[in-house]
Amino acid sequence: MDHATHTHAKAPQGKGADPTRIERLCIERGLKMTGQRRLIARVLSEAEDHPDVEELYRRAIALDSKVSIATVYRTVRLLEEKGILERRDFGGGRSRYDPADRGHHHHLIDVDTGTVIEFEDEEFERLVEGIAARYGFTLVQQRLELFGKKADAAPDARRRPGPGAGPGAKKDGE
Amino acid sequence: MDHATHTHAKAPQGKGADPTRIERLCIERGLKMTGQRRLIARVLSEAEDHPDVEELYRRAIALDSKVSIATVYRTVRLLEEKGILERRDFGGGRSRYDPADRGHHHHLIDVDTGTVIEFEDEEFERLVEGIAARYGFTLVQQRLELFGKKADAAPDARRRPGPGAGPGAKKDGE
DNA sequence: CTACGTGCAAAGGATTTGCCAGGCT
DNA sequence: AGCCTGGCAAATCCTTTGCACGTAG
Repeated sequence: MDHATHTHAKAPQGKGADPTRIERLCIERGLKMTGQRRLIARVLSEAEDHPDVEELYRRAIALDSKVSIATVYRTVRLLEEKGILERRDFGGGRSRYDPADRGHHHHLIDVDTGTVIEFEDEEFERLVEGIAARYGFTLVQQRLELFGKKADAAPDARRRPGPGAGPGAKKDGE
Repeated sequence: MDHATHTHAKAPQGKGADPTRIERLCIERGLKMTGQRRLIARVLSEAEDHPDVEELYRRAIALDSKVSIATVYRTVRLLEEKGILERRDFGGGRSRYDPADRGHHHHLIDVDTGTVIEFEDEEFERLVEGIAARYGFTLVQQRLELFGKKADAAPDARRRPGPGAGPGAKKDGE
């Protein structure tokens, strides 16, 4: 778990107080850092879940209402191209974003509650490397998503997707 | 390329010829089998790949031009809900479909060519069961996608050393 | 100062749905 | 004959984009 960045520089200088992990990465990649990008970078750095664009937008305007959803889309796309963010799809029509610097992990989604559990597994890593090698491939990326339900609690919650996208975890319980 | 049906060349695909796997499943699930559903079932049964709705539609009208894309969407969604089809997302904005009765398999996508290789792996199955159990879950569904490139045949001459690090080669779906 | 970022709204692509006609059991 | 399906097009949902202006470097 990464705790808050305890950089001593806390001078209340408007906004550019302590550069977040994401912001630092942006600068490294030579991105022009504007107020809204800094804001979005901060939201992303503080996110511990996998927010979609709408959610990012909501969190951003909560801090500073001078961002448009279009900018969030643009920024998120830019960061993805720069390898700073990873776009995920848990099957809900909307893309979810995951800071790439958080390390490799996979997801276990509770189909009843929509909760997303992150996990890592060395054995799995070795296994897939082996599978790829078996076909003469070198892995560039991998995606593992497990959808399950709590072994004990099995209240059949019939959730109708309704007008929208298919079934999927819409909330990232947090 | 698809070849002409050499079985009953006389009967213009009336119905009741040879019920396809998918059609049989539909009947088992108590679905009303209409002409277009039978048609779509046939297309799906014959598909060896992972077509998207548009592709299914194309193949369907090639056999019988009396289907609308809306029906394909509806049918495909219905079959997914009945567990006859599995919806996949290889990242291209469109959903791809996979008959669930083909057995459990995963995908290895060649990021250079877009080729999709299917594979199964018992060890993997055991491993994920274990991971789920570790968190007290029973697996309902799982998704494993490997993206890689050929280890040998990859004389990629387009080395693009960008600012900072990261390949950034974003060759998304087809 | 110049190139690039941003806002707004309209465009766009994929998928869904209302309504009425028609087919399957 | 009834209920459900299928067509068509309008409606949604998510995401992208054109244009005019503000700002980082």
